[in-house]
Amino acid sequence: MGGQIPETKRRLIAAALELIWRSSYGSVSVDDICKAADVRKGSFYHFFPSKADLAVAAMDHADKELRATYDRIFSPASPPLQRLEELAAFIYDSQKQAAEKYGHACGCPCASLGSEMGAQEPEIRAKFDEQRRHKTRYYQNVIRDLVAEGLLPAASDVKAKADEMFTYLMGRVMLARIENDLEPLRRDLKDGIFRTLGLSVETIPAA
Amino acid sequence: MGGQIPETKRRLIAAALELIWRSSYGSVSVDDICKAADVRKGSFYHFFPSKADLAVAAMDHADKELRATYDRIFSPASPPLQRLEELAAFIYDSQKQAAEKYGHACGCPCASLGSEMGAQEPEIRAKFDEQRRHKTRYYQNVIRDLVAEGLLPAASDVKAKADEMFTYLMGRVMLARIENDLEPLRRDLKDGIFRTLGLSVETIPAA
DNA sequence: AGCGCTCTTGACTATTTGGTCAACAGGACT
DNA sequence: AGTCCTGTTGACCAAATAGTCAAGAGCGCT
Repeated sequence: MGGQIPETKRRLIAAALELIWRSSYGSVSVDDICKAADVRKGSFYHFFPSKADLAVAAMDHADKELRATYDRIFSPASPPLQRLEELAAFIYDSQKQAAEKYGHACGCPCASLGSEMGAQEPEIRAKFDEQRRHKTRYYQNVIRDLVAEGLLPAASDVKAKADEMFTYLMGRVMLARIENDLEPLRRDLKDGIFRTLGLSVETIPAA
Repeated sequence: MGGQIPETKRRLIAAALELIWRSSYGSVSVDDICKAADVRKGSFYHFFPSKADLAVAAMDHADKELRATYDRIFSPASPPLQRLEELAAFIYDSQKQAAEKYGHACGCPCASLGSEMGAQEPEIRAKFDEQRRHKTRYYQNVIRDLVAEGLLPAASDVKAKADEMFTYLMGRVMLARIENDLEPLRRDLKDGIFRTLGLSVETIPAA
């Protein structure tokens, strides 16, 4: 094991993700990242042509790490409503963990990076877009199952609903970071997803 | 006229807002701002104790500039549904203007600043929060009128609905910046507001 | 042994960074 | 005339910035 990615590179990616997630791309220097990863600067530029490239690699890493969790949450074995509830719970939990670790709400690192640097670094925008497509595939899948169960009308525009759900989640999480407040996340996220999809809340039995 | 704010200070604020809106706080240096405003650095630090303070002043300026427009959009003389439509149209238009001016979608400068620097500069977070409270007052007002017209149930939680509306709008606009795509804004913003408030779209006559 | 490869190192650089400061300009008020 | 006061200037600084490079370490292959 160990894989084909060298330890040093791995540490750089992990450190970059942590530091950027906690503060921001602009406030974290290459030296900061090297120090946190205990790597000398020459090694940094051996693996990454630039700071922006490391940021892209960090986004990629964050996404891949989430993949197993998403597969579990969106397991076709669970009833679709439960999948949504689990998604909401997972988002809140991971935000809470980050907030405890770093001292404040951190939002979504990829969205923050996208907002801060997407205009100046097209690869960052492209990576964000890739992840959006990736995540909305999970959402489309669960929405189709909701339609199959009769919880959503057969005429539903699955893709549009999935996009709306993504937008809603990103907005909520982003705002949680800006306002440093996870409470709305805990309180409203599940209902917000339901409302966004057009599931009437009364339909839903208390979980 | 001329007011008590000196020209130089005004130019610094305007330049900072433009540059930060276009790119980001971290990518814009004090020198950049001074150059754009044609002001020497000593003057900068005569008016602002730090770069972050100028950012706060810029947020404040952006908000105050919007005030007249909001007063017009939310005029109690217009039917409440029309106010919402006008808000959606205004948001799209101003985003489009910015996109044409700067070459890409720019989102909300205060939200971007809040996300990027809120954690490290508490005054930035505080200013964002002030503006959130400010804007949601407009939203609460129109929601109350919707209730009065029977378009929303009398039991509606006005404050919660206003907050949800703010969250929705911020999320949409932010995502437009990240993805550099105003089309979802143009296409879905009005309906999204309606859905977020719980106004069934069928209720609404085509405008 | 010798070659080639990936990885590592630390010293280096040129520029930029946010921020300071002493000096000064010019009007207003006495 | 002198003295505030606000605003302006450009020179200055120490630190940080992203990025470079030549030299070598270690390993696997032949």
